[in-house]
Amino acid sequence: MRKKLNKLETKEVLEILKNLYPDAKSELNFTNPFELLIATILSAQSTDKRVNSITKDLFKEYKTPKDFLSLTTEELGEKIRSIGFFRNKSKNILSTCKILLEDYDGEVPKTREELIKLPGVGRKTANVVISNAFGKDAIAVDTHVFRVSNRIGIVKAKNVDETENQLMKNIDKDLWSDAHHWLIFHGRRICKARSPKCSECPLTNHCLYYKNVIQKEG
DNA sequence: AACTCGGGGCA
DNA sequence: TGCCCAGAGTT
Repeated sequence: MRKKLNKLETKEVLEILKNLYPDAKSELNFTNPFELLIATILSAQSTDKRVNSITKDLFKEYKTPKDFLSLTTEELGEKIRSIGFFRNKSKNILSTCKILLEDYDGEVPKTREELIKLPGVGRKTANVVISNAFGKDAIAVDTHVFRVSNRIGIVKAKNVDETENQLMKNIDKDLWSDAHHWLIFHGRRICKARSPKCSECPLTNHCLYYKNVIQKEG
């Protein structure tokens, strides 16, 4: 079995991805922690584009947990219907707003332990909020980051926790946020879950997936 | 670990 | 039509 790439090799791989996606960044560029939290809850199993299509109007009218709590789950649900899972998300968002208002004086908590207890907030969403609003001290691992990191060998992990730990260990902290976005862009554009475009990928020489699956098929 | 929630975009 | 989507919660 091939071992995962070391820190220097990982750095080289990330440099290649950086050049491939020079302007990789999230379209969910909210600086307000509350807006970022809500937008990130909404983004689960959806896309940034869809979330952005509704948050602009939503945040114009509803800016605080208290504002959101003036809505019923049915009313909020109608406003976010187009992104999918709208009943769950509406219910979770209002429950989260209630907790923010009652337990955190309307503010967004800054630790993962607190964030992850909020309804609709899992490890990934908590890390997005931390890494984009609170000190950047986290790498958010979504399905793309997990899949791409393992395929190209910068981690060898069987779950999200291991992926997160190995990435943080092998990547300099000042690159965490950028690396997150490079990996996601690569996952969406080339290193797709099914039918990856390996012929367009500059990392096939590093790639365990290419070595073990694609080449054997060919 | 497997299952459910889901409407909309796109081929 | 069928496939897919920057996850989370429950069992």
